[in-house]
Amino acid sequence: RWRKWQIRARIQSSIDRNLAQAMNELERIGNLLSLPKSVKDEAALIYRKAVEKGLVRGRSIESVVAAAIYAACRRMKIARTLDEISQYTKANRKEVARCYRLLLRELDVEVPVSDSKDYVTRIGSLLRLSGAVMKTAAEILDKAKTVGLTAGKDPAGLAAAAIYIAALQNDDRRTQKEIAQVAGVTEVTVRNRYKELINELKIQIPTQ
Amino acid sequence: MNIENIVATVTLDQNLDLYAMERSIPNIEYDPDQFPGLIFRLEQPKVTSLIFKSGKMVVTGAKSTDELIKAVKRIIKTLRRYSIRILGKPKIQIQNIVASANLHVHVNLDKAAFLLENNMYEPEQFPGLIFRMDEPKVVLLIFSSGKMVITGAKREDEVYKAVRKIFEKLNELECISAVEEEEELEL
DNA sequence: GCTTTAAAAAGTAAGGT
DNA sequence: ACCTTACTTTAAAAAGC
Repeated sequence: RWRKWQIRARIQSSIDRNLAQAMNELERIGNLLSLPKSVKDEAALIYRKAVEKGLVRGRSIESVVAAAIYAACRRMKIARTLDEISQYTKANRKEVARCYRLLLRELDVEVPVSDSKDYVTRIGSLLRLSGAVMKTAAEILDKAKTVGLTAGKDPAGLAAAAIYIAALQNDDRRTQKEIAQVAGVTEVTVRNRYKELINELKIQIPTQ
Repeated sequence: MNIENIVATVTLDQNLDLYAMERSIPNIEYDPDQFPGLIFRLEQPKVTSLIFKSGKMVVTGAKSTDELIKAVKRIIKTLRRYSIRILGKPKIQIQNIVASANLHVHVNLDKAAFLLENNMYEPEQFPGLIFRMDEPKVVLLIFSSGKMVITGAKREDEVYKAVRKIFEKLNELECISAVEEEEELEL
C-alpha cells in the first residue's frame, strides 16, 4: 500500500544519506592511510552490509567506517594497526575496536587471524629495507610460529623483532628505536621479542 | 580449577536511606552523581558491596559460596551495629562466577581459531582466544599456556562442565600438545 | 550505551630508579 | 635493565542518566 511504500522509501533514503556520508569518510581516511583502491572498495562493501543490518544505529558513522577499513585491511593482508586507523577519527582505538568486534560477530565477513608477515611488508617499505632482509625476517617468523613462539603475541612486535634480526644478518643495521616507531610498539617490546627469538631459535647474531 | 570471584545480588525487602548510612557508617563511599549505589568494603571475608536505596545489593569478590554467605551475614550485622533497621532475611542469588583453570598443555591458538566456532582471536588486542560456549552458556578466555578464564557461569558445576568440554574439544581438534612442566608450588 | 564493583589470564605500556 | 602500576579482554547485577 501507499503507506508501506512511503515507509520503505524513507528508510531507503536514510540508508542512502548514511552511505553517502560514510563514503566521504571512507575516502578521506583511506587516502590519509594511502590505502589502495581495492581496500577502500572492500571496506565500502563491508560498511554497506553493516548499514543494511542496522549496525550503525547508536554508533558514529566514523567509527564504523574505521572498523570496516580495519577489517578490509586484514582481509586484503595490508597491515595497519587500529591505532593508525583511529588516529584520523574522533573515536578512540577502544571504540573502533568495539565496532570491529561487532562487525565480526554480526556480519558474515571472514577475517583471517592476523599474520606477522604482513607487518614485515609494511615495516619494510616504511624503512626501505631490501627484499633480502624482508625474506629473512619472514623465514624467522615462520620458524617461530612452528615452534609455537608467536601465540598471543602482538604480530607487529614479532615482525619488528624479526626485522631487527634480519637486518643485522644482512649487514643493514637498524636501531630498535626506528623499527619500534614505524611498527607502532615500544622498544621494550621489540627487545623482549628479539631476546626470545634469538634464544629459542638459537639464532647467531653477527658480532657487535 | 579455582573460583576467583563470585558476583551475587542480595535482596532485602525494604528501602534504605543511603544518606543516613553514609553519615553513620565509617569507610563508606557514596557519590550519587557518580553512581547510585553506596560502596561498602568488608575486610573479612574481603568482599565489596554496592548497596542501593531499593534495598538491593551487589556483592563481589567472594571466592566460594560459603564465603559469600558469611560475607552477607556480616554486612547485615555491621549495618545493624550502626543502627540501620534490617528486617527479614536476605535473598541471595549468584549472578556470575569467574574461575581460572589450567589444562597443563600447550594450546595452538591459531589452529583453534580456525577450527572452533564462535571464537575470536585477535592477538593485537588481547593474547587470549575468546570462545563463547553454548552449553553451558559461558565464555572462556583460552591462552596458549593452557591456562584459561571461565566466566558467565551461575553454578559451579557449569564451570567444571565447561572446562571438561573445552579440553575434549581442543583434544579432538588436535589443538593440544603436551608441555613438560616444572611442577608448581602449592600454597 | 554509560557509570561502579571484583577477579583471573598474558601481553603491552609507562614511569621511576 | 629492572620494578611497579596500570591498562587491554570476558561475564553479571544493581539504579539512573
